[in-house]
Amino acid sequence: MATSSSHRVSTGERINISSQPGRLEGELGRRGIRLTRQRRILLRIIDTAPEHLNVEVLLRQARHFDPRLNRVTVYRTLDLLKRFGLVDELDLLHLRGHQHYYETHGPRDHIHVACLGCGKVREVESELFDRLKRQIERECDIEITVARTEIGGYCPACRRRS
Amino acid sequence: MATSSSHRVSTGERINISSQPGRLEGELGRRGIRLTRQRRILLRIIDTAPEHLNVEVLLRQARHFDPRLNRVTVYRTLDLLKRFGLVDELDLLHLRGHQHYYETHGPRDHIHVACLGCGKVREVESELFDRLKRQIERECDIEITVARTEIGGYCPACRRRS
DNA sequence: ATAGATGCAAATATTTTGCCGCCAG
DNA sequence: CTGGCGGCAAAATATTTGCATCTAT
Repeated sequence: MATSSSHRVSTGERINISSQPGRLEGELGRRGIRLTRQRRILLRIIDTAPEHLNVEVLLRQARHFDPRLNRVTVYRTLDLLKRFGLVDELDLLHLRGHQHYYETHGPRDHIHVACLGCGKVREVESELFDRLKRQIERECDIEITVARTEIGGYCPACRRRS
Repeated sequence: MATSSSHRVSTGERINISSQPGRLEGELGRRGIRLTRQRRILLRIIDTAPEHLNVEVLLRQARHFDPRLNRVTVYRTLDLLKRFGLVDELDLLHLRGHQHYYETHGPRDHIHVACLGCGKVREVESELFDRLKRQIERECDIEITVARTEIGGYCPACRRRS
């Protein structure tokens, strides 16, 4: 929470400023989860990823450190992190096929705004979004654990192109 | 609804109030899209679906009317409808596997609120959500064509259970 | 008549499972 | 030491593509 200036003015690629390398490792250690060599590699990559990761990219980068690291391990580790609410799973409106993307769950939820033309994804925080969630919690009498908003449209450049 | 409830543990009791049978057919006709026998069948099912449809269920129901209707045709028709913004694609937070669900795109966007315990899905409209979208459009200078919010949590009954 | 759809089979893509040997704690 | 974990292969799911044939307009 301390280091998250979380001021993402990103026009495209994700700027991961909200987490320090080691955060996820700490979170899992604190919960008594076994920290294997493979997990440490994956956690570090996720912690410091400059953009949204999919399984393919995560695996490729992990193999840079351990060529034998298996795809299944990637899936299992992501499951683990999801179960603990430490990563969020997105599909970014299926901009590219039906893969999923993952990002560390920061201190504050944000909205993903994607251009359907060029694929650029912006992350936006909004007081209105926080209020919306509180409204839902009240009205639906639900204890929210995950909230995901993905918005698609066309940016000025892509509008001109079409 | 005898057969379709077997696999569907409860994807939510959706009340389809927003569309009449024939709406989608009209929309496509107006756009000069060829209306084949297969498409008419699929459109009618989607138009009147009382719950969120996935490809499996849609295919099964369509085969009641035409046993030879192919799964590929289902995918292609859904693609068509997506391209024209006539259906929305959801994954309902992967409550059950990684399939996608589809619903007609009504006059007003709504939020999907799902209980991660029992799988019930509620649809909620919100003035706040509309304002949020307008804010995003303004701030990000984007022309929104699709907006999706999926919220997960635990309902009172499931909270007590855990 | 003909552009565009469908059916079928096969290819891709994505995720999960079973089993056995291995390693973090 | 040992129970959980990772690797490997294969299965299960989910989606897309190529092509010959058919049909809505």
